[in-house]
Amino acid sequence: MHLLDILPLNSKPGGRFFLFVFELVCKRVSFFSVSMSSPCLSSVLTHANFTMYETGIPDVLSQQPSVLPSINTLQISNPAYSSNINSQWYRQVSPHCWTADNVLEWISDHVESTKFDASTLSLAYCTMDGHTFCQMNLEQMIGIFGPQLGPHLHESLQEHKTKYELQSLSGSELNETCQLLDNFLDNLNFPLLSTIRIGQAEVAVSKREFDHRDDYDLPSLTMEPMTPLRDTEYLSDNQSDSEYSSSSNSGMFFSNLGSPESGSGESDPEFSYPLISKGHIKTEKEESRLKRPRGRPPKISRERNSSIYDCPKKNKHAPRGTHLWEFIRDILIHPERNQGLMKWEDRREGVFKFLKSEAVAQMWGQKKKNSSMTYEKLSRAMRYYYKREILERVDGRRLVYKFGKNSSGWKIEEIGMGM
DNA sequence: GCCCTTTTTCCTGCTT
DNA sequence: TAAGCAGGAAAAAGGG
Repeated sequence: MHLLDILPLNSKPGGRFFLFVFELVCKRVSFFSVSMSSPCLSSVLTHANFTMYETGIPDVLSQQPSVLPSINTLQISNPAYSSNINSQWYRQVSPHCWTADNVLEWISDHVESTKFDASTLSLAYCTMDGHTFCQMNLEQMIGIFGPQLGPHLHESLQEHKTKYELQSLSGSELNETCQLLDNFLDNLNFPLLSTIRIGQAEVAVSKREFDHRDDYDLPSLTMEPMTPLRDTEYLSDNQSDSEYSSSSNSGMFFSNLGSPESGSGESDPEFSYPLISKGHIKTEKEESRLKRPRGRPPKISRERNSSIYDCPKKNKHAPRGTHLWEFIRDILIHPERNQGLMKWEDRREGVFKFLKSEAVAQMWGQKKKNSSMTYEKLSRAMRYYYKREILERVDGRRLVYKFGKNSSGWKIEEIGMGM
């Protein structure tokens, strides 16, 4: 039996549902400690990737079915891949509300990350739901999962529980930023998959091309076709290449999202719409013909696809969300959480620097439910703050800004802590 | 519905 | 040469 054989017939390889099923299969397979050789995994991933972007490279798998491993010889060669590929949905749900399946998946991630031999586990303990799990103390965990995995699971569970308790206690705005940081940084650890060679073709496959569910997109995992953003209709000359040669995801955050100093690459914002078909990959001539109009594109596609941006409609009189400068400030005043995204250059003067500019932009985009946010756009918004004296110019220094006299909440005296 | 504010998007030119 | 900066222009969208 082949991996692809167990997928639903109507799940197109490379499509969202295909990846979802593939992901689930991988997770289950790895959890039950069966093995697959890494070249086989590479083949599967390559297949999904090539099919997804219609590169024209021959369909290796369909032509060589023998390359596919049987399901019980699968082995996840890169534990980080499988443990991160699903964006760890359980970070969005209180552990008390986890279903047995959720618990199983959570355990699975830890099994993979700790390289624990899951074959020693009894399945009988894997049918507990989150509520039952939360009742267990450290000793009980060790009793069931052993001295290696038990404490690990216990610690992780406590973290999740604490996070949700804190969330219900403290300010929602600040928490949102912190949560965003947490989710974001969790994904920073994901290593790039190795470069895969097929014949003469060499394709660098990264997690961003597989992980299409960021933390905000979790509820959107449906099989319904999605209407592409207007970006698929209008293309600017300087955007098209990066936007259609690959897809990305807000849950990606690799080193290539940083500033030049952190080895940054081009941000690739159109990531929440993975259903890229041939029809969306335009030729150079088409690109130059179909220029995107100036100004902000209408929100039509987002509202039409409420499953993508699954959030309640904003009340007209609801208070505005956090402003950009406040979002930046919140990152800065939590240095233990921002982990190298930004740093203070001069804490007292309010001078700060973007270290991973594109990553911060992606976070801002996540917050605003805007998948195409880039540092370029973010920085434009930042420059508007000069006039209002929320920010001051710092001449001659790239990625460096300074809080102005109309900003607040960042001074040591104001927040009452030494940083 | 109008107006204002706050972005967002695109663009050109310049600097590092 | 690429990345970042500066700022104009236009538009979206929320709120008064």
